[in-house]
Formats: sequence, structure tokens, C-alpha cells
Amino acid sequence: MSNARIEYDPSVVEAKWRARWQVLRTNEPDLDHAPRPFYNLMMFPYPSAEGLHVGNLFAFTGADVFGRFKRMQGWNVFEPIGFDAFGIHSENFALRMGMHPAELIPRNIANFTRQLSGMGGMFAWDHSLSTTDPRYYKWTQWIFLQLFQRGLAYKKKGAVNWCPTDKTVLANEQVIAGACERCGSMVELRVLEQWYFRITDYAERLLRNLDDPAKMDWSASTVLAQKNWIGRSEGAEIRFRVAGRDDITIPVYTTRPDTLFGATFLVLAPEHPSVDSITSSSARASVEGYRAEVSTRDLVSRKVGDKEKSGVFVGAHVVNPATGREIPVWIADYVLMDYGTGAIMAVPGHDERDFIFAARFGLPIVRVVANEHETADTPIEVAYVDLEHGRMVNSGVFDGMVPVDAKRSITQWLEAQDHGAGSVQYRLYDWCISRQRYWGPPIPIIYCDQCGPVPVPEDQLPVLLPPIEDFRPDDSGVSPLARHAAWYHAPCPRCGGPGRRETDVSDTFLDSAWYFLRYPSTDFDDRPFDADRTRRWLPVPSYIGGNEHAVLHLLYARFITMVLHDAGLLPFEEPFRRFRAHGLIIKDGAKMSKSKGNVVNPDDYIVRWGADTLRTYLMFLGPYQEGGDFRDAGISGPRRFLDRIWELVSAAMDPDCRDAEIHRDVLIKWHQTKERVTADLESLHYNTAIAALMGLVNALREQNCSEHGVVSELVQMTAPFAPHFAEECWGRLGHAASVFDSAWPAHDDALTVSDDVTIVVQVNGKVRGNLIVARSADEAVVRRMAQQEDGVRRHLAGKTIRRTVYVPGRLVNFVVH
RNA sequence: GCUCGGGUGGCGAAAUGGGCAGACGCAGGGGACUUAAAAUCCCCGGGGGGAAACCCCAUGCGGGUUCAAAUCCCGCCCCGAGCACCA
Repeated sequence: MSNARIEYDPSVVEAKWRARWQVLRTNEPDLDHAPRPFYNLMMFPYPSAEGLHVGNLFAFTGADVFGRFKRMQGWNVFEPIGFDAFGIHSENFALRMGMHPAELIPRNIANFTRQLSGMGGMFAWDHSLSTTDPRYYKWTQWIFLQLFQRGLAYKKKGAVNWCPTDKTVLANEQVIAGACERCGSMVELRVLEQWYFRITDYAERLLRNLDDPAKMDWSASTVLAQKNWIGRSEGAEIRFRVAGRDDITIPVYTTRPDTLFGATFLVLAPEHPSVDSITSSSARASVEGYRAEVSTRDLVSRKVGDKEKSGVFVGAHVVNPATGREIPVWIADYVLMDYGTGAIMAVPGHDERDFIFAARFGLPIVRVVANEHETADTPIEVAYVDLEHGRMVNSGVFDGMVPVDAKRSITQWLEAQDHGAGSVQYRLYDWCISRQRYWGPPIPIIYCDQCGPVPVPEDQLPVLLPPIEDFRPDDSGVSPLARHAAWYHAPCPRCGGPGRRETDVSDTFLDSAWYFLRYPSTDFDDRPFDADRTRRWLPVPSYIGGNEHAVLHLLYARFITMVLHDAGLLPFEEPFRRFRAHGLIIKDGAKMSKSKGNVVNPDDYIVRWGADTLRTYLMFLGPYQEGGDFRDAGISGPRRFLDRIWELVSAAMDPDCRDAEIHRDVLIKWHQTKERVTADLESLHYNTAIAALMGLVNALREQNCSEHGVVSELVQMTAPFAPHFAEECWGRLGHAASVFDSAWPAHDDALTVSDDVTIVVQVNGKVRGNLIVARSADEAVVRRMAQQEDGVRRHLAGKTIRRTVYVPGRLVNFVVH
């Protein structure tokens, strides 16, 4: 047979099947009639100029393997891909290259498309999208309007980091030690009007659903990150009366109302609105000086801990409602205006930060909790913060209680006395969505002197981003769009009078907060997502992505989905049923990044080894959900593995290999492998699935077996990892249709257990021999045989067996003294 | 500082309702084939001792529970990621 000698040439095989998939529309499911829809989602990339590196490919391949597996299990898999191409990254890169992002992005997308189809992804290209396409961002703007109409979008002043050299707003992570990460100049704090989304209204629901298995099955690490980010805490809001004033009380939020008797001063954020009215005339100069000093500091250094505490006395006192004593009021920048009420009761005895502050400024420290070795008068050396242990002291009628109980009792007492009430707070902030930049979707609002901010009517969307040449941000803090007069001036949609467009664009996280809703409906221009399509394909049964998006992207997507659900536009409130975080590829001990100079470009590997070999190698080098170490040398193993399957296929093409007899050992190994690989693919344990397939290949070679049915199923199980290769092998074996339209191999439980088992024989827990017995052998026989093993007999000689431990099918352990 | 991961051969890693530690693979050594090399195929391979049969030690470190611990418990050390004055 002549074609048995054909060598495996990946470049030929891969080009052939990529072309065939495209012609046959193999990867384009019927979105309207698919009987078993399965939406296989992965995080879409930002199309950088550098192209995909193998770290990106690792992520996409793992998701693609899962989609291909599901398809072979009979699902109609929809696996779309798109491009998250708006944002500061593209804009900054374009600025650096002296290009316009509108020119740059299509080029990058073309390169990404080439790479993504080259890796053999099962992508439904007909439904690809780019967030920069007006056909897409029209609906991003529409989503903004949905929130605006429901009162969930609002404007307020917010502090931002401002780089005076780059003349731009910086995100907190772009500020390193108070300096701009790009130019190194010191960052200033500016207060600008910003658009916000009221995500905090949804904090409780966003938190609660995380624990609802009917709605969400997510990686534990991701759930935890979201819980921490939402940061729910329970405590009380307590009102403090200002001494000598009837018109003003100051509410504080505390998680430790039980320590109220130990509150020896109050601290307000420097920006707190009551500061002006309570500051005494003698303190005014120092208060003003302190506030001015604080306001020049950037947001990051303001928030970073482990620095000297600073603050000033405002010259006023409040009354502690528990003790009736007057306590001083200070302002200090360790209290943040945007958490709780912007004011705290300081309990230096039982809070580390208050303790440091009190020690620095000589403020009194009172103990209100004591453990069993301490009394009410034991001086406090370090803040005692344990809520579970110890007893209340110096706390009037609450003395003797455990702090957790006192927390409840004192809250009740406060409510009864009308001094406050139990309260729940969240660490989560409202989502600031405005960006004073160019490369994003304009926020669809027109300001009118008569009507105020007016939403752009839906039928006038999209508000196109004008193609201006000078999109460089300037010193004004106003978006570059404001300089484009023809665009900036627009009539008020309500009264027709002169109006001005909102010049901020929206955050890229808004683009990516709904892209999964758009994919199935990219062919409709009159609606963002079609109701029938959405009902058929969503919520997403499998979403795979990086944990770097554990909080922001995934939380925002959940929030937007919830809002659209409440608006009656979606039949579900959680968009992703199952989410799994993949790991990271490490190279030379570090995460792959351009700044580290350890980026590996997959193109060279695909040319040298083939995409199928690279895919298999990436999935083999470590557990998918943990990542692994990329080393050049390792890739030859997976290639040898494919070569050996190719040889088995060549042999199996011989008619004599049909229905040939299968050695019992091979038969068992075959069924064990099917069971193992199926379970491993389901749980994303790709590295061990490949190891099992290698084991089957080794067994077939040892037994000289290339039975047609076994080799066919081996090829099927290899298909998710090496799709082009498997198609070619499948064809060579004489199967007509695509391997991806074949049914996933089933195993026979009865054939997954071997007839014989190896029993380990131990004496005092140390292995001294082993024996092979029939699985069905009974205990007495096994014990007797075990005692007669040479090594065992030697170690039992002259000793008395005190006890025998027998684990069926596993071991016998003789305990002697 | 807090939270979450993770420390197993020369290397990537397997094995956790406790039960032969190192499956599978890379690199390495030896052999076959070849005039030779590459490719391919076969064999070896944690450390120590021993001629060998065998014996001892070994899953970051120190304790503990158990007939039996990589796996469970207590106390440390190191690495990675995230959060970071959230009252």
C-alpha cells in the first residue's frame, strides 16, 4: 500500500484542513435551529501590534480544546472570537508610533486573525466583532442610555490622577510611587466631573449570586476575589453630637460598635463636609494648611499604608453617646471620604491604625476588651482586635460579655436610644466610566442650557467618533473631542436649541461588559441582541479566561447583565454559568511580557513544528488551570507522539487490521484511556489526558497492535488537541465525514478493570514484596500467599504477627513488634 | 500587613475520601541500525551503602496522629498572584 509510506507534513495537512473547514462552513453552527446549542466562550483579545504570544495561545487553545470536545459529544458548538480594540493601550501605542489608531487597529486585527486561524481554533468567523466598529459601539452607547434612563448613570466630581507631562488622566495602576509610570513626573490630583454607574446598588445581589450553584459554577479563586472586592461588612452607623452645637451631628461607620466605650476621639476625612462648620477659629489655619497639603498628593500615595500617620485637631469635641464624655475631633488622611461616612470613631485600644495615631499624638487609650490574663486596668501595648475571645470591660452594663455578643447588644442599645443603627457597608465603589481620551465610544449625551443633560435618542445612534488628526490629550483635562468644533456643537434633541456634546468617551470595560451578548446577533443591525438567539444560546455554559479579569471585567459583565435583566431585556441575571480561570505561561521564571523580554512568538514554532504539535505541547506542559513553564526543548515530545500515531494509522490502513484480535492488556488499556481522557477533558486536566493517550500509544506499540477500531478512537481522542492532524488521520482510516462530526468514544466499565491486581505486601508499613493475584481472590488466600513471599518471610522470621491490615486489591500489612 | 495559590528527580510534572512516590514527557547515559551523522528503535536512570542478594535515606523545615503520611493536624521557612490605612 503506497500511501502507508506518506510522511506526516504538518504544513500540508494544516493548510488543507483550514481551507476545507472554511469551504464546508464546518465551524458555523445554525444559530436559529441548533437542537443542542453550546456557547463556548473565551475572553477576546486586545489586538496589540506585537501579535499573539504563546501565553495568549495557551489560553485560546485550552478553550478551543474544550469546545471541540463538547462538539464531539454531540453539542452544536458556537465558538466566536472578536477584538477588544478600543482603549488607552491602542491610543498610547498609536501616539508613540505617530499613527492614527484607526489605521493601526485594522492592521493588528488582520495579523491576529491570521494567527488565530493558524492555530486551528474552531472559530465562527462569521460572527466575529470589533468593539471599535460603529455597528458594535452603537449598542455600547445604547447600553449607556439604558442605564441613564433607569437612573443608574450619574455625574459627580471625582478625584483622578493627572500627569502634567503626558497631559492625561492615569489609572491608579499607572502610578508608581507617586510618579507616572511612563514619564516619571510626579502625578497630581485633579477633581473632574465624571460619569458613574451605580454598581453599588447591585452589591448585595452580585455577592449573593456567587453562592448560588443554580446560577454560577465558577473557579473558587475567582469567586473569592469577587467577594473580597465587593467587601461586605456589618457594623453600625453611630451619630455623635457636636459639643455646644444643636444643629449638627456626625455619623460614623464602625464594624466594632462593641468598642464604643473605648472611642476616645473622632477622625474625619480631610474632605469631610462638616469640617468647615466645626473647625474653631484657633484651629482654622492648621486645618486649612493640612487640607491643602493633602490635596496635592496623588491618590495612590494617599492610600498606600505603612507610612507615618498625620492629622490635625479641629478644635471641636463630640459627645461619646455611651460614656457621655466629650472627645476631640481630628482630621487625618488615613480616613477616606469615599468609604462609610467619611468619619470614624477612633478606638485606639482595639484598632491598630487608631492605636498608632493615638500614640503619635498622645491621645488617650482605653481598654474595653480583656482576655483571661488581663484586667480592666492592664495597659494596652498593642491594639487588641480579637472579636471572638476576651470579655468586655470598662463598658458599663455590657461588662463581661464576649465582644461578638456585645456588638449585637450595643447596636440594639444605640437603636433604642436613637443614637444610631445597624448598618452594612461595601468596599465596592461606583464604576467610573468616563475617560478624557479619544479612542473610545463617545458617551451619548448632549448638554443643553435649557434642558440639561439630554440623552441622544436611540434612532440617532451611533454617535460616531470623529476621525480627527490631533487626538493627543492636552493640559485642559478635557477630552480631545472638545477641540473638534463641528462635532462638539450639536442641537439639543429635546428643544432643538444649541447644545454641546459630552466629550468624554466610555471605559473599555464597558465595551467588554456585553460582547458575549452580541456575538450570536452580529447579523442584526436593528437590535443589540436578538431575543430568540439569546434565549437559545445564553447564559453561557462555559467561559474560560484569565484571572487578571477576576474582578473588573467579570463583575462589570455581571452587573450589566443584571441591569438588562431588570429592564426585561434578558431572561437571566447571571451571564456565565460556568467560569474557569486558566493559568499563566512562565518563561525563564517570569510571566511573559514585552518589558521582561521573554515573549515567545508562536509563528516560528508553527512553521517549524506545526500548529497541532504546538497546541499539544502547550496543553501538555502543565495543568491548564495553573499554567506552566515554556521550554523550547520540550516540544519534541508531543511531536514524536503525533508521529507515532501517524505510524499506527498507516499500519491500520491495512485491511487485515479491521476487526483484528485485540490483546486483553490492550483492550483494558484502551477502555481505561477512554474513561480517563473523557473525565480529564471535562475537568480541563489536559496534561494528564495527553499523558493517558501517550500511554495508550505505548501499549499499542508494545503489543504490535494497530487494530482499526482502536486506532480510530485514538485519533478521535487526539482530535481536540491536534485538530488538523486528526482530520487527516481520520480520512486516511477511511472515514468520510469530519472527525468533529463523529461521536466521542464510549468506554465499557466492565473492561476498565484488569483481571489481576498487584498486592503490595508490607511488614510494619515497609514494602517487602508484592504478588499478583486474581482480582477476585479471597482474603485468606491472599494473606497466606503474602506470608510466603521471600522478602516477607525474612522480615517475619522469629516475630509474632500482632495484627494484619488488609486492603482488598491493594495491600497486606503485617504488624509485628 | 491581609487573602489565595504553590514548594515532589537534572527539568516540566503525576499520584491527595492516607495504601508500591516519581505515571507521561524533556534533557542525559549506554546499545542497535549507518561508511558516518541526523532520524528511528531498544535498554538505564532520586540519593547513599554493597560484589551481589539486599539494606538505609528521601516529596521545603521541625513536631504530631496512624499499621501506613507527598496526602491529615500543629508550628515555621521560601516562592508566586491579588488586595492594600475599607474603620
